[in-house]
Amino acid sequence: MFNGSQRKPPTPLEQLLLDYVWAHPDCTAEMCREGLAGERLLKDSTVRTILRKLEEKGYVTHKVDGRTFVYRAADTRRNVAVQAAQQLIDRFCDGSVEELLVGLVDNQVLKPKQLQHLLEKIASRKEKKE
Amino acid sequence: MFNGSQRKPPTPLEQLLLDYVWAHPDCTAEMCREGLAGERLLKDSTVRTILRKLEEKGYVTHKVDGRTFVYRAADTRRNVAVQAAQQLIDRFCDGSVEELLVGLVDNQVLKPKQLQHLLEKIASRKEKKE
DNA sequence: CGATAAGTGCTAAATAAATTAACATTAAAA
DNA sequence: TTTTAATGTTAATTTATTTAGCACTTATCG
Repeated sequence: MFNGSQRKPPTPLEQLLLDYVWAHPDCTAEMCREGLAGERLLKDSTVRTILRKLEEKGYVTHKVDGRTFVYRAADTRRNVAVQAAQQLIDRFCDGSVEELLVGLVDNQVLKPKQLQHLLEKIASRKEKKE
Repeated sequence: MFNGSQRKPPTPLEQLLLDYVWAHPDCTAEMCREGLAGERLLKDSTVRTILRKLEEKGYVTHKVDGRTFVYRAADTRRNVAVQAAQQLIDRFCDGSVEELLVGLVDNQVLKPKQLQHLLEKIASRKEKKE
């Protein structure tokens, strides 16, 4: 469902909660509230509202255990990054991934050696498949 | 100045103006207003406020011609994309570009062939330098 | 010279979005 | 059947964005 579609970006509070869920899979609303208490005091219902929003936006899912909701991230951090990158590419690079990569290399964010290494990694994965 | 630092992301209206400036280098506030009139009617002072904000955030610069401000983008679209990507990498990929690239490949946003091609391109560029 | 016009910045009002809190509802447990 | 621990809904508050009004400055024109 949320794989091709663009997820609305999380708001700051949503990010905080999302990070918590990523760090603590299968957590409940109450666990979130307690766990974040050191950083930020949130009312019970605030936490629930945010978790619901995160679910609406597709960042988390829940299952029901008894009558409590148990949350976990709907997607890996990496995949969230990829989708956001896709949006960047569409918006700023005319839809060309290569354009972004060239930019990354030019700005020394990405070194040719890393590219080389990556290519080898991929090649060896393919072999395993076959 | 704005190369390593993180630029605050542009708001929707700011994006509209920024796109216009990218498309029309050396434009004035008045040109922006007129040029966008088909899409959205903006008051003169609104346009100026937004342009000023964009400059504060580091997306555009201006020079003075007589008494009118002539704007242009401070950076290429590609570089803006790169910086945003850098933030994604920091936030979601533990600072590892490779992690993002692996994700892009896994999600078929990036094909091994494109990687290969890119690598060749970079190699040939190096030759030119030397 | 004034007066007007064309540029600007600053600031406050209006609107929209995000966050918080209050409260209603439900179902299990005591 | 009362209490408690979970939930959802809705409205109030706060913060961010957008818009508009107005004051200021400096060329230009009569």
